[in-house]
Amino acid sequence: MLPMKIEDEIKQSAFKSEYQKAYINLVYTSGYLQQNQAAMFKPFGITLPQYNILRILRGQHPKPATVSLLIERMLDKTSNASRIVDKLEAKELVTRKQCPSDRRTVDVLITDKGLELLRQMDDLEGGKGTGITNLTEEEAAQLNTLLDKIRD
Amino acid sequence: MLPMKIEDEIKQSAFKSEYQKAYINLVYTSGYLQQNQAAMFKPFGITLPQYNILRILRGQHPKPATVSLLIERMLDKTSNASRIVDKLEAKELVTRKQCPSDRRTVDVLITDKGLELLRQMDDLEGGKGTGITNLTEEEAAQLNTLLDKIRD
DNA sequence: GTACATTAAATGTATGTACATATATTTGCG
DNA sequence: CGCAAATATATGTACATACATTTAATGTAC
Repeated sequence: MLPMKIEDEIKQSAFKSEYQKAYINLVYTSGYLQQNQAAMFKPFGITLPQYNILRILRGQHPKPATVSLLIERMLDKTSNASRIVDKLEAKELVTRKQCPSDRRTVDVLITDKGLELLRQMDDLEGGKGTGITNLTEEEAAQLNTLLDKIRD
Repeated sequence: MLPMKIEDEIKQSAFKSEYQKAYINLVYTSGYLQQNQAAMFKPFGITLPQYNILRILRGQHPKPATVSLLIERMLDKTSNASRIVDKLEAKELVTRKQCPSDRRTVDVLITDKGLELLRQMDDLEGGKGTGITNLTEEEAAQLNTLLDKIRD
C-alpha cells in the first residue's frame, strides 16, 4: 500500500476535529492490519479468531480449557466461541469432550496437529510485516500509552 | 469499562515485544470503539457500515453515487456495497435506479428520510463518548501521526 | 427433595466480510 | 460490423459477529 495520510485514504477533505480524525484513523488502521494478517494466515488454512483460540489453548496445554474460559480470554468477548471451536474440531486441531465433574462444561484441548500448526505460524506473531514495525520501539510504546488511555 | 492496561484486559502477562503489544492493543482498542459505537447506533436502527454509506451519499447529495464510488470511498474497500445498499433501500433511506447513460451502473441517492436520520445522528460523530476524547487534542494529533506511519 | 434460579454451551437469525463467480453492458480491436 | 476484453453490479458460499433463545446440568431455597 502506498503511503497516505488518512485524509487521502478515505477522500474526506476535512475532519471536524482531531478527535474525529483519530477515531476514523484508528478504525481504518485496525482494518488495514487485520486484512494484512488475514492474508498471511491464508496459507495455513485458519482464520484470525481460530488462531486466537488456538493460542489460548496452547497457553493452557496440557490442561484443557472450557468454552467459558475461551470467551473470557478472547479479544472480542461477544463472539461465538462454540462455533469457532466447531471449525477447529472439524480440522482436527482441537478435541472436545464433556467434562465428567461438571457435565455442563466441555473440555477443549489442542491436538498435536494444532500445536504443530502453531509452531509453523509462530513467525507471524508480533505484527512482523504488518506495518507496525514502521514505528520505532519508542513510538510503539507511545502508541500503547495512548491506546490504554482511550480505553480508560 | 474500567481502566485497564492491555496486559490486564486480555490476561496475557508478557508480550514478546513492544511491537506485538502495540499490534494487539490496536486491534483490541479498535474493537472496543466499534462496539461502543454500535451500541450508540442501535436506537437509530442502522449499523456502522450502513451509516458510513449514508454519509458518503450525503456528501454527494443531491447528486447520486454509483456503487463503484461507494466502494471506493468506504473504509473497508472489500466489503459488499450492493448488499448494504439493499438494506438501506428496504428501510427507504436510499433509492436505487439504473443510470440511463450507462446501464451497467446504478444511481444510488439518499432520500429525505435518510437525510433526516443523519441529522438526528450528527451528534454521534467525532467519537464523542467513545473514549477517544480521553486524549488531549495534542495526544489525538500524536496518535494520528503514529497511525499514518503504520500504514506507510 | 422438589421448585426456581443460575450457569454452560449450543443453536437460531440477521448482518457483515471475503472471495469467487455470474450476468449484463460497454468498450475497443480486428 | 462482430466478437473478445473490460467494467459495473449482483449473487453464491463460507465464515465471523451480535444478540436472543434454547437446552441441559447444577446450585439453592424452602
